[in-house]
Amino acid sequence: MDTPAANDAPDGAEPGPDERHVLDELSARGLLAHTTDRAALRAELSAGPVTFYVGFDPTAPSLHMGNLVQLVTARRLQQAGHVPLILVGGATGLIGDPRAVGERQLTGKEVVAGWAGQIRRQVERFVSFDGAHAATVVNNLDWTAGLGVLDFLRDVGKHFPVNRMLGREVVRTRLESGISYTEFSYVLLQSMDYLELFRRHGCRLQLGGSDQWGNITAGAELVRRTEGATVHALATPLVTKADGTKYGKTESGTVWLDPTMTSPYAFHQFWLQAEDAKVGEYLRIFSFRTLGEIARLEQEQRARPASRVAQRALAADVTDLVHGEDGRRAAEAAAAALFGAGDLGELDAATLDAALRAAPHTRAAPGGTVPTVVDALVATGLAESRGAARRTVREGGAYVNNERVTDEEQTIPAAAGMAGGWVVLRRGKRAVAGLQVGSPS
RNA sequence: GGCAGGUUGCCCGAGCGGCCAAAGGGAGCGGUCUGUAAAACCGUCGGCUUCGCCUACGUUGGUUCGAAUCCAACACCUGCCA
Repeated sequence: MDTPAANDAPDGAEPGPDERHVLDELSARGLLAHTTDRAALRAELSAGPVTFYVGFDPTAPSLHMGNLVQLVTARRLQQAGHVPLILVGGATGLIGDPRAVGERQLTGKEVVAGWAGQIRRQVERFVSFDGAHAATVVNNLDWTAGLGVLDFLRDVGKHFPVNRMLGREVVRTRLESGISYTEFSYVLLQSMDYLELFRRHGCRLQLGGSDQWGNITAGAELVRRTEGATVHALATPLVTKADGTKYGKTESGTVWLDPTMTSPYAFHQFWLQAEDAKVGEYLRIFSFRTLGEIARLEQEQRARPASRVAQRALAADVTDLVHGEDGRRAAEAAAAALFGAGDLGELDAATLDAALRAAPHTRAAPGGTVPTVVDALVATGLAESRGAARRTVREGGAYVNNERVTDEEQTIPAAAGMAGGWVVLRRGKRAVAGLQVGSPS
């Protein structure tokens, strides 16, 4: 499997990333939703290393798939010779970026600080901290915690005309439902970050999701007003499914980058299930394969759709990136074991054990009563309630060791256990879980 | 400030004293087809110890044998007038 670092030989006529301008590369990959003055930005990026920043607010203990677009874009820019500043929003996370859906609940300060620490560790794997273009992680709490309200209002607030702020899309939609002064002020804090990073690190480019465009350009504007300098902005697009809705949710919710919140197996499955119509687009955005290689994958996918080569490549690449090679291999092996063409009963104990440990799994009460299929579906999380589990059986969607079960009361005796005492439970076509019956030894 | 209307399940939306766990649509889930894809069609879609019970129709209290449906207060939203 190619790794992003290994830019092996120039095969064919495609220009390597080094020969092509990074903006063209990003554009060809569909990563540019908007930029400020494109020609000026291009010239700066050509002139030498540009220090750029991208920020993440700790609104949860982990980043999610949506943030990955920014992380890979930062990585691409670094690989093109630019210098990343990764900002963790220890301060902005305390305030909350206004959303159309309504006012956020404030999160406790200690909680935000804890999340900020976790996110800091998480972002570290996406950029390099060595060499001439070494990345730096910064926290905006460092320059806001000690800031007095009078200085803030005089030095920052004075540059923000309220009439202009009221014209922003999010604010307009929120004027109906209500918006607190706290959230209304968010843009000032983020703008101040850009100014601060310009002063401290010479940062001249901010990157973010297209929903951040207003905040990003407000920061560029603040730098222009206070420092008289022109700095840039770049927004990545919202990644969508074929029906236009946001990509990044599964049946069980958000796809997180933290392996304890979304297991590497579930993460891999998510990408593997990408739609044919979109898989090429996703590869261009998330994979570090060359565009030529991606084009060939798409072609092969079209020629032999059942092979799912494009989905397999996508899942492998992204899982590799986020969970490392070991996580990727385990996820692939589990997928192969559980969805392979072979007979489950022929799998050896080690393979089956590893596969089911990667998937959701649980153990039947030791020495207790023999569980029914309904019990097992609920215990493994394949069904949300006993009612839902019964319905699944009634609908013909419940399988034990790949055999459809039609009786809600059917029990799963220890004898059903295959190697290692494992029973493979499945709901529908894709949801698989392990149940260990009897003693595992 | 005055007048009128609204607040229903994940979302939209009907219901206007018992036949209401609540029409219809969307999302989700399952089946068929297939490729762990899409579309299409069919089914399903509060919980439970499931021929029954429990919890639910903004909140609280009331009328009634019986309320999502009537009354009162409160909260929030929407029009029209000022």
